[in-house]
Amino acid sequence: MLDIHFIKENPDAVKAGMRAKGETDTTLVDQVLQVDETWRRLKSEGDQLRADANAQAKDVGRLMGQGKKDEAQALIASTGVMKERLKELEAAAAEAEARRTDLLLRIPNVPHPSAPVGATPDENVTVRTWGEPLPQEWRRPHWDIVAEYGWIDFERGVKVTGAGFPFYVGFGAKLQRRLIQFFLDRAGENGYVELQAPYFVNEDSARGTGQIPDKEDQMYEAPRDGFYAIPTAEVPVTNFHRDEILDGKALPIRYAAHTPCWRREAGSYGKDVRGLNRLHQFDKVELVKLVHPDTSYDELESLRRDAEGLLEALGLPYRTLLMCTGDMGFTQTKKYDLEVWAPGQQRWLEVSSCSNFETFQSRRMGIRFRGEDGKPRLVHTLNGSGLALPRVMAALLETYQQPDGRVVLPDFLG
RNA sequence: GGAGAGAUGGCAGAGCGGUCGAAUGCGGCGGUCUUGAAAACCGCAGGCCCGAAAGGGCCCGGGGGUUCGAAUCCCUCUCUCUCCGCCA
Repeated sequence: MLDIHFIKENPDAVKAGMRAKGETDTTLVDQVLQVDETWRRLKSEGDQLRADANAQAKDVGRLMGQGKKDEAQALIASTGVMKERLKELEAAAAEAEARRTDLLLRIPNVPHPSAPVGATPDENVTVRTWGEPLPQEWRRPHWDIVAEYGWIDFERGVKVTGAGFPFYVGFGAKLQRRLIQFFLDRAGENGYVELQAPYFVNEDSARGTGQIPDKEDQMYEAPRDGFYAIPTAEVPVTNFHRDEILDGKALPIRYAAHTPCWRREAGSYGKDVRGLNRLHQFDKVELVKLVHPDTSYDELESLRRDAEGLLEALGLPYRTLLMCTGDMGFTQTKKYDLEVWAPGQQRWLEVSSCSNFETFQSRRMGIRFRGEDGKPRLVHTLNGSGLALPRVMAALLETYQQPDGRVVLPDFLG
């Protein structure tokens, strides 16, 4: 969520940001400013009244102490009247504040100036390509390969749980494990602290990273316990420092975590759900950073480089897209997508998404650091996949298959 | 799952319903002393909100209540700890 003061001082910039993200109705901004005005008025009136009532209550105590019962009695009566009025004011202020928060949560983050303005994915900018996308020729899609060797069992996954919950079998399971290990080791070398995180989070955490309100339909939940199954490690890991004031000298803080991710993928049907392309449960190594505001855009570049380095080490051709404003999502100011080439399908698969949120998440979560002047300031948060496993595995199998049908992987993957 | 105890500032730990945002210790920061450091001594220090400022309001796990007045009393929720049971 944005800072109300920022909105107040830059309403046009906020509206422009909303339009750039494809939000045609910018009246939210006007509404929130209006409600804020109301809240402010009620709040200061209430504070004043409360100050008076507090002063009178103290006088009562003093008078009682001095044995002046009559004077105390008179004050008690008058304070009672004030409290009635105060109750009304407080109720009105609380309502205004709730409405303000509700509106605030529905205003998207403002894109960074370096993000290209655009409405559709066609307007994303390719900022980097690596390797030569292989032609189709004899290459088969990964679902044929894994079926032939029995490395992934989709059918039994359907029986045991449902569509999108595959079993990885034998070498398939081993390969995934080795990739996870490789990703985590590389993250460690790049300065990320490895974290093992809970796979369920509570409502506060889901709200902190912006899954609710709005995207709760994406998550599986355990209502009996008030938990959500994590759709990405971003949620528990970023919330790790929720409601904390960090030592400024500790920044930047970098974490890497491997977790399964669960996504309901409600409403997404079609041909890109074949094989490993889109699952309800998949594994991912996530990179998360909490950084000083001055460095967050440099940190975004290095985050991107860290993710790109993994694909290069695997020898998988990829391209990096700088997302245009219309395609980057509600919470980001700037976002890169890494897409790996899957030659058996002749298409690009998104395997990482690296974003800067500036203070959009940290404001909700109350993650601050003590600045040079000793005052708490909000950190900037970033995250990116490093990387999502199934699609990497798909690209890997399709890329390293041989004309004779065998798959010959780089040595370090065994 | 059953029984009991508890939740106060970075940590530990006080706090008869009235001047308590809160003692004290440790830790932290600044200084004196020292060649430097330690020790000792002196001093400074919570967070949030409104406000240009002055100033004001709120916060003693969350929420609600009693009262002129609540960290202190009541209700409720959550969490933690101890014991028992169960268990990877």
